[in-house]
Amino acid sequence: MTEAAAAVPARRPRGRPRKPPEAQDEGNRRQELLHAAARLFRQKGFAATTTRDIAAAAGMRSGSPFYHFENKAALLFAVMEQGMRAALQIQATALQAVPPEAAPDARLRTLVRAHFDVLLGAGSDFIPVMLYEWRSLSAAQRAGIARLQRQYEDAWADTLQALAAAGRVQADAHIARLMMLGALNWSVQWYKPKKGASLDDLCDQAMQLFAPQRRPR
Amino acid sequence: MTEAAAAVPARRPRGRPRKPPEAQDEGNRRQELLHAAARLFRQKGFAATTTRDIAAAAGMRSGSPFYHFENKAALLFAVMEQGMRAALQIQATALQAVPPEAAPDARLRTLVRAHFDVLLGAGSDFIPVMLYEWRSLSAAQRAGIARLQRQYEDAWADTLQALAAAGRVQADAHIARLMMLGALNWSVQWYKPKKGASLDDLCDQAMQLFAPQRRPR
DNA sequence: CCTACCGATCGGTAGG
DNA sequence: CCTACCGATCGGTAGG
Repeated sequence: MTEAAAAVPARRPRGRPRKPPEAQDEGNRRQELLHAAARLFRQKGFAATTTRDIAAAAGMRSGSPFYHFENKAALLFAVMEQGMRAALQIQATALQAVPPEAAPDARLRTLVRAHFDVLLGAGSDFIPVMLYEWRSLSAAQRAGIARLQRQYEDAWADTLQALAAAGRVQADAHIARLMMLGALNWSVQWYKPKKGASLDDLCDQAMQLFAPQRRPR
Repeated sequence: MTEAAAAVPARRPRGRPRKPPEAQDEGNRRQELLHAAARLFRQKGFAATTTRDIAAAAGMRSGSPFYHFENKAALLFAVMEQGMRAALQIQATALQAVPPEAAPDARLRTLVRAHFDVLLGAGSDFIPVMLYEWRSLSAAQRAGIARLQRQYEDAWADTLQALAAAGRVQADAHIARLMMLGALNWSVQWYKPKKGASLDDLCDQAMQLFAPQRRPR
């Protein structure tokens, strides 16, 4: 009778399956939650995604996400914030490669190309969630994300002013920015990687539409 | 003891407030539900809107929407379907005014103007719901709405082919359609009526961006 | 179209 | 990060 007491229910197979050690580092579980949340929020929407869905996708039990995030809303905010910070970095890095004295055309092309990376590049669920779930944010959260968005769009404003001043874009610079970003943002609805155009192709097409090369006379 | 038995609880004040008679006609309550649903689905999203919200907005009790619609999903589908049918009618009516032999520029302008009406005109919640809540549809529902969307977009395809063939638009006709519609669709995110540009102004700006007039030499 | 109601689910928490 | 749990809400229904 040393082995076990009959009344004690048999233990389950010794805990849950362990993750490989390199996945257990400090903030990695938080990142796993964020990626799972971004994917699910994009696929099903914020309200239709349960915290249980997210926990399961990250290999946790239902209560565990609340160890990393105060509540579901904080998860949404974190997805958008991380998405915008990555976007700002992609944009800044791209702009470093084009000298400030370059033609505004070249600057626009760089912005368009970077934006396709932001929207459609690897790990591209974060920004689509932001584009889709704005209404699910509280007023305070919106203000926080809007600050980052303004920073991102300011880079466009300068370039479009220059293009408008040069007559390379005939529409009003402000409206042109809204419409160009809209045209690009919409691509998250229809673009399928691996099938058809590359991001470079898309960038070429967008440039031809928005600021076509003047034909040789 | 003819008047009442003491154990019977007092009746409430004789039913709920009645609507004016012209609002009680046959299908009007259904339409009220649809409009309430469209407004709420747009504002809060499908999943975050409860059937109780919709019932209350239409002046009904919580169970009553299910007298008009089989379930919540059917309400969403009906909103989108009605939105697309109205859109097709707006587009067709607009195109009747432009002769088929007109320049493709004129046809494009008509399509753009009609699309702004569809997106931003009176009672404009139905199409934004469609743009935002696609993922909330079942596969069968998607197929039904997609049929109507194809019909709507076919009018664009012809015109853009003609513009591309004439060299008035340099981008590929298919991509141009996606990007133009994206640019316009995005306006539901930022356009505020009564403040700033009219729909005619927007149309002018869009045309200048997508198919600018050639400058006088 | 209302009343009264049900079963299921969900966000979140206490305590370890 | 798990276990065990709670209160609230929600879509939907029976029966009138």
